[in-house]
Amino acid sequence: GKQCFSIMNDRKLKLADLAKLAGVSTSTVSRALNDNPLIKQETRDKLKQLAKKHNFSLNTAASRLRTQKTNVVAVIINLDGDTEQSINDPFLLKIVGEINLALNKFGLELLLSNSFMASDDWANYFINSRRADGIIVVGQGKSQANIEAAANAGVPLVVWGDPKTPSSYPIVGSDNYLGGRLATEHLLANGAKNILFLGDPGHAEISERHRGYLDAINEAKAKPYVVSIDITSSAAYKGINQLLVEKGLCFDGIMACSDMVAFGAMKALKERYISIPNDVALVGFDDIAMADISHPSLSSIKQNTQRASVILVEKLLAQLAGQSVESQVVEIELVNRQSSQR
Amino acid sequence: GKQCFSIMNDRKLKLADLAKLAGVSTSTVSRALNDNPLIKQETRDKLKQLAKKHNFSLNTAASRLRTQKTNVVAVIINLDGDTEQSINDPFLLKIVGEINLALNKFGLELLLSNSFMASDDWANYFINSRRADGIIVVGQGKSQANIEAAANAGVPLVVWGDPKTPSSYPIVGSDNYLGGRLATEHLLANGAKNILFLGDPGHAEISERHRGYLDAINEAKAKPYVVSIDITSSAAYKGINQLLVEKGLCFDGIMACSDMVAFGAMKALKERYISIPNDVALVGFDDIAMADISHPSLSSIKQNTQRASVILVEKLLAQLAGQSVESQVVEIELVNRQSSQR
DNA sequence: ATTTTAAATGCAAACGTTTGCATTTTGTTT
DNA sequence: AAACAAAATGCAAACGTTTGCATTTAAAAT
Repeated sequence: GKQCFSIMNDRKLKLADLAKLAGVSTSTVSRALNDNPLIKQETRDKLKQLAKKHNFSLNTAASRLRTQKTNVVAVIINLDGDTEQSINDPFLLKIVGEINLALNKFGLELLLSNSFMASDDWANYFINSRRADGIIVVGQGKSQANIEAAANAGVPLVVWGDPKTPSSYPIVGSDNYLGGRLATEHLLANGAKNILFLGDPGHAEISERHRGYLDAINEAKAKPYVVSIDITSSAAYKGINQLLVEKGLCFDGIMACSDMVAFGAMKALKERYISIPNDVALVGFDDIAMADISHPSLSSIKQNTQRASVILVEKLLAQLAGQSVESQVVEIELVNRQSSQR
Repeated sequence: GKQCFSIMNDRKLKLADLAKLAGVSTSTVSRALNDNPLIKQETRDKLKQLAKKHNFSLNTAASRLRTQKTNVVAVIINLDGDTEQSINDPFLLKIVGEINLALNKFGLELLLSNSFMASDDWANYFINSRRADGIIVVGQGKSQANIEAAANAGVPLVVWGDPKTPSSYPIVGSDNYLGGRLATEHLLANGAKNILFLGDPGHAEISERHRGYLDAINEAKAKPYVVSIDITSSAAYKGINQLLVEKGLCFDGIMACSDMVAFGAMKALKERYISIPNDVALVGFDDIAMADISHPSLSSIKQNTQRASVILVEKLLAQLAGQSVESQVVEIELVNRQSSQR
């Protein structure tokens, strides 16, 4: 018949209760629910059905205590204190979303964290305390002290960042050097002569993009020009504005270190009726959803976050299985849109 | 002296070990670390210091098993199967970010979930299994069956959505009716006569915005016109394009049901050199970061996500404390920018 | 000094799983 | 039918906390 199982009223069923109902031992039920081949298929099916009928589900706390595994991965958004780039940055959140999907694919759950709860001792807070089996760090930040410390403590850990950074832990990320180079070469190919680099080369990933930019500029015997700003659209807006005020339109191309930064620049240019792409060609980085929907649409270096997320998870699992893993570069591509086309 | 505590090498310290080191019982250490006033302040301090020195941290699995509390809250992004609006939607992610901050403020952690892992039986998956103490659902979706079921099962639960929806569970959200009304009145005040409503009135929150739109339109004796589309920028782009092709520029104002939708519309208009705000005035909803940085900047109804997040958490805590709580409306405001100003 | 009261600590039993080993059941071989 | 092997199940001991109650220690009142 129809029944209403209220968590509040009925005392929560436990394995032992279910066992009694089925007339078998708890071991059998436990094994059956975990699909242990020791148990006859027929029994397994019967017990699973019984569990479902009674709305039973295992107490993960007990299970984790016994097995010393959580099937949880902590994801840490690792931002510096000195950037305004926030948890609201669309790209960071996009990555988190993708990582969540990737984790689920492997039956893992995502504990979302910022630096607030964990303070600095990630090893202790997450792993030692059995909150999670491993950690995925999103963003290297400027200082890598926390990551380094956790890795040295033997924490299973992977990082989204610049894979070319020498490190004792595996870093998965785009080929930032190539991205910077491609973007710049693309601008050059579209006739830009004076190309700004807009971003903060002090940041690991952006430093690589900057290197790519420099090499492309040098090969073309053009002159590099860096406008060093925080990784936010408002900083970019202000930066470009200021430059225009002080020196006028002294450039005809911008390689922005992120799409949000590119949009900030775009706004400053549009406000002065400087045409994009005719007066200034513009390429961003990240290829967030907005790039396609802005006008003019924004050419951008697309980071394959979906693939990167899967790789991050795979590498974490490999570490959990005791294998040692290396950093890995994920392919990028230039998405050619209106902002650079002429 | 300096020491290196490797999780891998040293067997994890447990309460009993620490107790032995200190020459006291486990009860005392446990109480001391939990700041139980039964224990002398001096002893508490000493033991905390010892714990820190030895990099000790409590095993949450054991602790959760014993206390039957997790201090974890599951956050579920509740999307319909039939929308393209994805986990990548900037607004949804913004909310998640804010909720995370709010939870942390109360010492709670965030388990991020989509419908994939939990399937449909949230009560069982999250609460019965002791994965979390309560649930925050982001988005009502079109159908509220899952939420209803969980609430009926007695799950502590709060929802971000339209607070005016009659429900057996508390809903926190913006005054969508007022938002729709304000946006429309603002467009009217700026001289728009034929104002489109761009969005899907089948969706709970948007239906309220639509009501507000309708009332404002009717009071002004203007004619309503609804373009029903999915809540994505690309749907909006296509929708406006199609309308322009079929009927020409038959409107001079758009009330978009979200900023992303507004941007889609904006693109379609810009591509045809239709001036914003002169030919068409435009107001969005949500006030995401991009609204301020687009050009023209986008007027929008700002949802106070930060405040809403804190309220969500407070209401969840109240439920956990056994109190019954009501839905609550969070104030909104019109952020007046260029896209509607003339 | 003794009793009384209060403060501080310890004992030991849970919490609900999982799993090595022992045992029973079933099936196969002599 | 007996002996053996294989398959299926059960027993009981962990996993590392927390907490009611008992006990010890210290302080206060006689």
